[in-house]
Amino acid sequence: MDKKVDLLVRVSELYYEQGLNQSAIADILGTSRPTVSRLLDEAKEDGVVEVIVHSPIKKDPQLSHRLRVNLGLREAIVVSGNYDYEKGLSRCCEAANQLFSTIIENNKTVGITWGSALKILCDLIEPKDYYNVNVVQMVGCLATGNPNLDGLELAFRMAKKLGGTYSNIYAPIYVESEVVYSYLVAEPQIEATLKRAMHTDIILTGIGSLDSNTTLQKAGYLTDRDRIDLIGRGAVGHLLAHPFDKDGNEIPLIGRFAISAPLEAMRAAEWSIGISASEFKAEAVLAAVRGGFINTLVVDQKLANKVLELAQEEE
Amino acid sequence: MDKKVDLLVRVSELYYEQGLNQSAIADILGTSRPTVSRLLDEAKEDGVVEVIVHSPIKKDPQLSHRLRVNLGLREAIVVSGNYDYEKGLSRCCEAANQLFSTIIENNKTVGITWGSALKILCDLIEPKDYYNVNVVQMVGCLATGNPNLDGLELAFRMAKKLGGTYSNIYAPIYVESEVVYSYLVAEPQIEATLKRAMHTDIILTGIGSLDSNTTLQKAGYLTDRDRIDLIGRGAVGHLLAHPFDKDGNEIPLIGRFAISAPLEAMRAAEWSIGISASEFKAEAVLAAVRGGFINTLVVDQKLANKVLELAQEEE
DNA sequence: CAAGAAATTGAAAAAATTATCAAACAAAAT
DNA sequence: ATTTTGTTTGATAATTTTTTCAATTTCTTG
Repeated sequence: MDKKVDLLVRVSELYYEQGLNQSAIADILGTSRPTVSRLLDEAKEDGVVEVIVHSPIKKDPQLSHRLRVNLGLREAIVVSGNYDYEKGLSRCCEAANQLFSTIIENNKTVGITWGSALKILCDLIEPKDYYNVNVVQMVGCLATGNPNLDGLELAFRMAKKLGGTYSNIYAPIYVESEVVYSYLVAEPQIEATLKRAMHTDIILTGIGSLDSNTTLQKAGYLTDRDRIDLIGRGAVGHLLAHPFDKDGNEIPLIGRFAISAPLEAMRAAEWSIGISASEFKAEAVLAAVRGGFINTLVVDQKLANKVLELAQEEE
Repeated sequence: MDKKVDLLVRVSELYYEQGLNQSAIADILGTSRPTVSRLLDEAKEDGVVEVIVHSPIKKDPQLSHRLRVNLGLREAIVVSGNYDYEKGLSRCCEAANQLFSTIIENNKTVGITWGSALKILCDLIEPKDYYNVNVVQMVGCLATGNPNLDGLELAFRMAKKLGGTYSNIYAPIYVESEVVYSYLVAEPQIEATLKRAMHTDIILTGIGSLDSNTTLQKAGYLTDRDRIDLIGRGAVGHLLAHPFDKDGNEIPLIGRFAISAPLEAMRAAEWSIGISASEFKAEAVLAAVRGGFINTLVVDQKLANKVLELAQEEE
């Protein structure tokens, strides 16, 4: 048995360390090329050779792969480790930043929403001077006491970091009057921004759930009653201020008009990246994917497992 | 620049951790297959991915490769580390044992010489029960006070470990009388052994130098005068009790008749493995290779460097 | 701001690797 | 001893990867 390991070591050294090809090794060994290929497979299998990817952020390759394949995503990144909500979200944002840095380039339009994921991500972005990058605020303002979670400020800060321009929506996230709504969306700057939001290349967003802790409610834009009502009508999450059910069908919010791009805008982007952490987001995340709003997920291990579990149950 | 590293990490994770092929990655990235191939190259180059071969004996892949290619060897193994003679030889023997264990199989004839390398190697061999393995003593006996360096005992012990048979030469390494020589080589058992020695599959041997410490002289088979004379006639080393010059031409030893297989026997074996350590062996090693007596070297770093240096000088 | 140099890219071709399959071999059971 | 069963092996085919090369883009430098 030791003979076998010695052989695996020998072949692996020749292949990986000395860089010979399999047919040269076959000649040395006096065997055939396919046999060398099999030996190298075994060496990997048995842990004689190990391939390490040096990344500052450790990911779970199995989960990433399953998530991507099972949900039909363009890409899925699952950060390893068992973190609490805050820490998990931070790690996801680091991974999202890593991903974003490889996608962003000159002449791209970046659509953003709001929330803590976006804030953390925005902080992480390395300043760089791109040409003709436009950051578009896709949802109206969330006038909480904490302006740095707000799309308005985030778009400004992100544009600054990327050396680009920004398109803002100087309006609240929801209005209750249809007249006001009509006026606002016709307002030239807002109209222009919303139009741009329909043609973004990269969208970065958190994924809204409908638990009682949702920022939307805390900020006073949604009452507990509204929330219960939405849940009663099947809603499980929201994006761009639009709630949707588990299949991604929009559930209208009665008596509120959202000053934001329609959900359709999410489908137009080449990259629509959802960043989210912790199990309680699972339903919303799965629905966002089922609706085709999100084609790329950056999540933590817990959430990934929960989402896959839910997806399984659906059958 | 960080963008590039992030991209290399991303591609490497997809390729090595998730096992996607390059064209799947190209689709995700929105680029071409060759670009992915180039990125993976870069990732290796930049140390983003590292391939580790877990071997109990660390080798120097660069030196191994250079030695093999520059000297046209079947295989070359250079053990890493800066050891003194004793320790270096031990490490070489461990590596040689590793190599040997991958080569030896049923129905093979193994030719051995004598010396400390062979003794250490013999101690390391794992007992195993091969079928029809024959261990052939290729050189007569070296009657020093230390019988365990002697081919006679080594052949016996090695055969025992491999579960095979042995063929011995019950005669001294050299005799001074031609009559005695003729009688001995015609002696049935010796004749049979010498005949077998001409058709070995694997030869294991140290490589003899002509420094004043050579065991041959210490054992009294060679006087200092003989040695100086040989050196004067161009000899730089010896194998199977036959001295040779730097190009591998045999230098006859005047007044001595060797009871051993001819140098030609070395060329017949598929594997003729020379085990040697320390710089002072360099000339002898290079000559043994130049003469085509050795097709595989197992040496330490110091010796490898020195041999390569000498080989370079020859041009 | 244009012109040339250098680097980057993808299409096509070449090379290398992996998968498939049937034959040879070995082990086990009759 | 002989058949059966399960491995191992290498030839062939299919796939994947790498190289080559021409075209394009990007970066310098006058």
